[in-house]
Amino acid sequence: MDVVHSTDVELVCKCLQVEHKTFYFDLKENPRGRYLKISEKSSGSRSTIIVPVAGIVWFVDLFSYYADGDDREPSSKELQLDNKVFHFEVRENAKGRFLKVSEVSLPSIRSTIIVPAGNEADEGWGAFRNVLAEIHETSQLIVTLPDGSVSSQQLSGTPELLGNLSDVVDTAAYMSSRNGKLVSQARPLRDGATNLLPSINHDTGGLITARVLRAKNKKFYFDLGSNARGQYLRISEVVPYCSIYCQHSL
DNA sequence: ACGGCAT
Repeated sequence: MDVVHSTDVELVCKCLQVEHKTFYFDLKENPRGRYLKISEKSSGSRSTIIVPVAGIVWFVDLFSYYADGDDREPSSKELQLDNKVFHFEVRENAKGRFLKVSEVSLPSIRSTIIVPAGNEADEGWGAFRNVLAEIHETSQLIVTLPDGSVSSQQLSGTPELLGNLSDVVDTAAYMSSRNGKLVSQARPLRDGATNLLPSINHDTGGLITARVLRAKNKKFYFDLGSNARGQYLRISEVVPYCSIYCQHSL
C-alpha cells in the first residue's frame, strides 16, 4: 500500500482512539505541497483519505458542524478541493451513529473512513475536530525554507503552546537529519517554553546556542552546524517514530 | 470489543 521509498517529509503526526478504532493523522510535505493523510485502523483493516492542506480548515469546520449537532438531523455535505470531492454523510446502524467521509478523486478512485459519533462532546466527532484544529494550527507554525537559512517567526495568541511546540520540534528533528535543511521555530509567548528554545541572535550572524529541551518524557538536542549550503540548526529527538508517539499519547 | 461504507 504505502510507498516505501517516499520522499515525503512528515511534519506532524497525531493519533486518536475512538471506541475500538484508531485514527492516524499525518501532515506531510513533498515538492508539490502539503497534505494531511487520515487513516483509520480497526482490527487489521485500514483505510485512508488524503486531504490537501487547504482542506484542513474546511474539515475542522465540517466536523464542528457534525459534532455540535443541534436537534435537527445533520445534512450531508460535499467539499470540493482541487481535483477531489469529499462526501460527508451521517448514518446509523445497530452499533451507533457514525460519519462516513468519502474521498472521490478522478478518475473514480474512492476511499472512505468511518468516524463514530462518540458519546460525549470531547470524543468521537468532537475529538476528531480538535485534532484537525491542532494540526491546522501547527501547520501554520511550521515553515520550511528552501535555501537552508535560519529564520524565526513571531507569532501571537497561540493557545496550547507546549503541545504545538513539541510538534514543531519533531518536525525540525526529522527534516534536519534528512537533508540538512532548516525549519524555523515559532517563538512561544509562554515564558517557560520561550526559555527552552535556542536563541537566534541576528546581530551576530545568526549564532545559535545549543541547548537541551525536555518536554514530557522526550528529550531534544539543539545544535548549530554548517555545511557548504550554509548554517543550519540540528534538532535531535530520542524517539523519532510516529508509532511510538501514538503509543505514548494513548 | 466492536463495526458501519461498498467493491
